[in-house]
Amino acid sequence: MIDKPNGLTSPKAQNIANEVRRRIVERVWRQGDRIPDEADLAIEFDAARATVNKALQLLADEGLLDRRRRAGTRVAVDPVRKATFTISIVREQVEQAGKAYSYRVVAQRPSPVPADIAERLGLQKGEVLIHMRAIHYGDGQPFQLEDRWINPRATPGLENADFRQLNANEWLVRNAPYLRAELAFSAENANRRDARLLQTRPGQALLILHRTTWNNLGPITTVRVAYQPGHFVGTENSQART
Amino acid sequence: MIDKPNGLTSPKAQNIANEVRRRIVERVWRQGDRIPDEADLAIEFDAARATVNKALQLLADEGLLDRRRRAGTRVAVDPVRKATFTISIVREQVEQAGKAYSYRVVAQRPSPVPADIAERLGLQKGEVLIHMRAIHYGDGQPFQLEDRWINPRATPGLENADFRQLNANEWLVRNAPYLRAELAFSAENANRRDARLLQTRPGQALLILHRTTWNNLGPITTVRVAYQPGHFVGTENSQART
DNA sequence: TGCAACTCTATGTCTAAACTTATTTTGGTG
DNA sequence: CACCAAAATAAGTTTAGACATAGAGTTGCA
Repeated sequence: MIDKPNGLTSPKAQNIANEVRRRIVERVWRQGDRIPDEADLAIEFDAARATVNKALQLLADEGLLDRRRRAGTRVAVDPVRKATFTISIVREQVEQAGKAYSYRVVAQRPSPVPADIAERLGLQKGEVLIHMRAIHYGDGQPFQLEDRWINPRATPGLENADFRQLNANEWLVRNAPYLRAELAFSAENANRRDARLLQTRPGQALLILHRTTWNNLGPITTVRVAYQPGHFVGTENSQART
Repeated sequence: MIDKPNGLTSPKAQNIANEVRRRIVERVWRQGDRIPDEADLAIEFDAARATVNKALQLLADEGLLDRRRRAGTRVAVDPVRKATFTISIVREQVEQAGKAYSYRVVAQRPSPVPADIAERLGLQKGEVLIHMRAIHYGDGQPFQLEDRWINPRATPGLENADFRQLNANEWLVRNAPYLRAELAFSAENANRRDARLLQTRPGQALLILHRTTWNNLGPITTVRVAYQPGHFVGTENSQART
């Protein structure tokens, strides 16, 4: 049936998901069509309904299927697909590219937040946060520039951290797990400071990543990351887990 | 225990996941710690092991937990968190912003692929694909500019589509579901054509989205989307499904 | 000491059965 | 015909139990 001919048996739910995906892509089931219900598919694939449910949930999460109680499962008309991408630590990114990582703190001091940052964090303007700017290098070349505001009230233990030793990104990742995060990409022309720190020219288009995180105590940190010119941030659309 | 005090009962697996998340964020369980095994948690939360498994899988997918057979479940040391973002149709994006959508095809013709595009698609250089350029408007203002190559050999039915009526994005989404996609963001300085079509000045930093999709027949399409200056593409880190 | 073979354990997966819940369908009633 | 109540249905969730499997830990032998 849908078993691999060789002995390579992957999980049954995966097989079912793959077969359903195949039928959609090869247009056996077309956009908007209602597909057989879980009970019928369970019979067809000789599986328990729970297993079919798992497979279809997976495809619904990918955006390929629309499922509604009582109404059944349909092939999504506008497959709003989800792309997942992974936020790892800068050092790992640099090292994975086979380069030697280094790090330099350009500035770090308590400072009242400007209005735009305060609004993004949901804090009062003028509240004092820790402001820092740092550059991450790969083989001595600037890799990214970060401009970060940290809320000490959400990060107990911060006072003991020395960001000249360990970088803020890494300290936060290790010590301040978050409940919620917001990410956004944009593009900006390098200003004079960006250009100097990234060793490029003013006006150069830079890919900017904005990230803000919260935990139970409030906003933890917000950061503007400017990548070196020409940098790509990539994703692959998830084919679920292994 | 972990039930909501009011009648608001959310699924049990969700409750467990939330409670585990809370313990991690509030550092009851710290990075690297081994947490109790599924059987013990099942007893603590008065649930079946399968339910606990579901909850922990969820958190492992988020990157908060590391799980290995026999070795148990640990709080991830470097929480490689995953951010999910949604690829919807341009028209929907524009309309959701409360603007009137319109669309203009600037050019469309069969054309031999240049080397870089051919490589990205895994095709021979010089193979003939359909090349098109179009602008999407919101309330008459340029919203994004797309430069697209379509592989007719992976898109049966394409010959009957009139992209002056229906836009390519939408036709492809509706008629050519894909198995695999690659996405990447970058930033570029607007060239003369970008600037003219987006009604901005050359050199302006533009956020660029590259997307390539494949189905069982091969590469379907690759597109370079240039957003209007100042545009943000945002995501939220998933708190799982509703 | 080094290592191969074995054991044991926590997670991974599946099943059958039950119950819950959102929605649609149906059918009756004024 | 409009409206509401009841029945039916398909997905959503949970459970107990079973077996599979990776891989950490242990043992015993050379």
